[in-house]
Amino acid sequence: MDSLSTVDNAIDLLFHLGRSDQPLGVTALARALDLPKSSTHRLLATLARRGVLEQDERRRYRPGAALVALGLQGLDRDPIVAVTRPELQLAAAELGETVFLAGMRGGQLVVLDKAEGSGFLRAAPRVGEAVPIHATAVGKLALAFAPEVVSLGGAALSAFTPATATSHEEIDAQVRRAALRGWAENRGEWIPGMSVVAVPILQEGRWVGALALAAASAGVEALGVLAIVDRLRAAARRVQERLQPPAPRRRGGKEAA
Amino acid sequence: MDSLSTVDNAIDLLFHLGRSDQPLGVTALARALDLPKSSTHRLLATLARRGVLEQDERRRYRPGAALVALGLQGLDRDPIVAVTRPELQLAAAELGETVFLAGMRGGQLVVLDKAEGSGFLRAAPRVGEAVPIHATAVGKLALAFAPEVVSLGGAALSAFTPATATSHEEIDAQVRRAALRGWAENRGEWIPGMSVVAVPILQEGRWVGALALAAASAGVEALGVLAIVDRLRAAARRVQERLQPPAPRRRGGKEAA
DNA sequence: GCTGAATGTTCCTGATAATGGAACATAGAT
DNA sequence: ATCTATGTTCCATTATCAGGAACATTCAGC
Repeated sequence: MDSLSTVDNAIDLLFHLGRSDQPLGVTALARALDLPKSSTHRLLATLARRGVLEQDERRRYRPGAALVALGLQGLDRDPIVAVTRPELQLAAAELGETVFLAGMRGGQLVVLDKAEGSGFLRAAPRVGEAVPIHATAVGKLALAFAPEVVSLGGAALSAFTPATATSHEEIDAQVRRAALRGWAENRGEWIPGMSVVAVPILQEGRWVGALALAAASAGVEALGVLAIVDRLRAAARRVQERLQPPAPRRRGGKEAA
Repeated sequence: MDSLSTVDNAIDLLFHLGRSDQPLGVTALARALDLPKSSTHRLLATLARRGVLEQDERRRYRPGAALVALGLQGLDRDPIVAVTRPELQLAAAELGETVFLAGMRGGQLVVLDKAEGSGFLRAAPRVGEAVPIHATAVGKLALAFAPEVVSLGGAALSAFTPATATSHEEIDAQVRRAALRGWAENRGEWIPGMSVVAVPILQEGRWVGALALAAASAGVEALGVLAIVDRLRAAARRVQERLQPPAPRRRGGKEAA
């Protein structure tokens, strides 16, 4: 059960650079991760040689083209993302607001893909970003439809906005309502002024993700919550149909170099 | 100047999984990369523990959420991508065809970002994908405006389609024309039936990338090449304006853990 | 339900390959 | 022009990883 420390350190470096909004130098990274400068330099050089990182003219490091390519290849490999993408784009174009797909990955609820709306004022979630469970529409859906894979984690629930429900009772009630109605909403509970409406995507009765529309609260009112639910449900239904084969059988055929 | 072999192997693994269109098991990967099964397993386990890879129900490995997140964070970090994105989306929405941004990264000409068109038939380049220099509009622009960073690499030029120009003389002529006119086109030279029109993005007179519209050849005719050039130029000009500060100064402020 | 052939996982030892301190080089600032 | 902070290289020391082999698990065929 032991990890390779070298690889672990490399991953730490990538995460750190991913979080930072500016390129960082060897010394800064070494200090941040508490590694010797020479080791850090060697790791960075190895990653840079493969294009995973790049150096700017000041020799500082930032994420490279190869890393971007790997990530996006990974995205397309995800069957639910591949199947959902056209539906996202259609729904976003029709409704004019941002529509996104979320699911559980690595124990976190993350944005898997999105299609942005056309308005000047529009929600722009980050693909790959983790979102809180208790303060989002998709989180409540997850709690309602897949309680076995999500949990609020006992700890205190942060109040992102005045509208955030932070007591377990309150959230329980919302989750029960979501289970009953088959959709959930979030009215400025995470980000002030942003409302979200979400519907589940089920595969053989199991929750595999959620489709959601995110917009300024006024935008959601303008469209009408029920109209949004209807439109998202139509998309979710089509996704579910194309998701039919639950366990993609593998026939013969070896993988060669 | 030596690399860390462990990290190198990890990267190889990621690339291999990124290329494969299906999840792969330990044995298959070990065979493909010619590594012992146990070492491969250790690498995979390390990567999986960090969420860079994920295992499906059959225990096979595929790219994970963390990898996707890292890649997309990287994308947004790229100043030119961040500045160009809204312009891509606007232009794509207005023209109804796919508009993308390309630039040199790691010695290759790659698609940095895109906004897809709305048509049923539309070009869908892969972000992160490398494109050939001699058979694309953006490649010819690169040769015209940044000859110092691109090269055709002496070797024989592959003929992707009957329309591909494979002699250096032919391409030179096209490049000169591109330099003169300030835009380039590609009429089915790479992918049959696909035409592309591209304009350069310059920063202080230096070529930093290209904006291009890609569509079925008929789609390009319908819009009119010159109309496309005009529209792309307008976008490129706005990008250039917002790109002004060439060397983003760094003030004080340390990076904490 | 059992047998057999895959595959995935763990264990362990030797040797390699990574570590990290320190010296050297380079570029920016005062 | 000097100083200081940062990036890069060197090298001995040893911790860490490689890889063979045993073990566990899953699946297919009988």
